[in-house]
Amino acid sequence: MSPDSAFCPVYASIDLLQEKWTLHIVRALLQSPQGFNELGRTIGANPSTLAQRLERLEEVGIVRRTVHSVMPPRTSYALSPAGMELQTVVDALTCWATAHLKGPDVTCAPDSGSELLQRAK
Amino acid sequence: MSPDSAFCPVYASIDLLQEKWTLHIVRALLQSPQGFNELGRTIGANPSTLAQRLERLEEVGIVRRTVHSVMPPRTSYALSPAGMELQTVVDALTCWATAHLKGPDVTCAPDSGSELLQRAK
DNA sequence: TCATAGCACTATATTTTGTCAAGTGCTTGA
DNA sequence: TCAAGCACTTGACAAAATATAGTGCTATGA
Repeated sequence: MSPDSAFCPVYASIDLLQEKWTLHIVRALLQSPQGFNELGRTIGANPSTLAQRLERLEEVGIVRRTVHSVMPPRTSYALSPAGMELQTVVDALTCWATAHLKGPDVTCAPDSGSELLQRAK
Repeated sequence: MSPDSAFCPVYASIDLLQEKWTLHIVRALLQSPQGFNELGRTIGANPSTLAQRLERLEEVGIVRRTVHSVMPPRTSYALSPAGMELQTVVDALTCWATAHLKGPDVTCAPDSGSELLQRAK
């Protein structure tokens, strides 16, 4: 029917978001913009990978990097409008996770989408 | 405030779903149950990794494995009810992907959640 | 005043993950 | 009868992620 090599945006988006730390980054930035080290601490990622991911996410237009000052280094990473729209994905995930990976009594109102951001070491 | 080692189900679910092929598997099985090789061909995964993922997904109760016959081997993989509920996540992703990774005119009705399943080699 | 801690990263080496190719034992369709 | 398919496994290899250390600089606090 359709040509075998058809480009599927959903397949592509999965390939993008399944890279390690990517979804964690999005979720963290959905809460608030952050600096590099701060973000690393929030999600628990190592600097090398974090740098790669942020570069990629900036390329595809999900993340926006703002340099406030070069020498006392001060940079902040925030989501672009397109990145913000991933809120719906994170919300759905949050809903599913609280329902299936924990106590079964959470009702999952589709409003905030983020109360917890701790990681389990 | 909260203890540092608090378990966060959302963090855990991201860690689960970011493993390579996992979301592809879920998306494929959301369309229809499939056999092992069939599934591998659908998403483009290699058998070794596919086997690992399916084992893991069965453990956590997302996928259900049914053996129809042992010796002409015939097995099928399907989503459990919990796995089915990931439809919302895939829908959100589909919506975002069609809006941001392709033509910008798709309106994204939250009904089917899956029209395309081709992969781009 | 002066060491200390923090910032945004990078470099290198090592470990962890994922992939490729081949092979298993059996059956069904040509 | 014989190639092709099924559900996987194994083992060697490549790619990705990690830890650790270090860069050059400054603002803070003792």
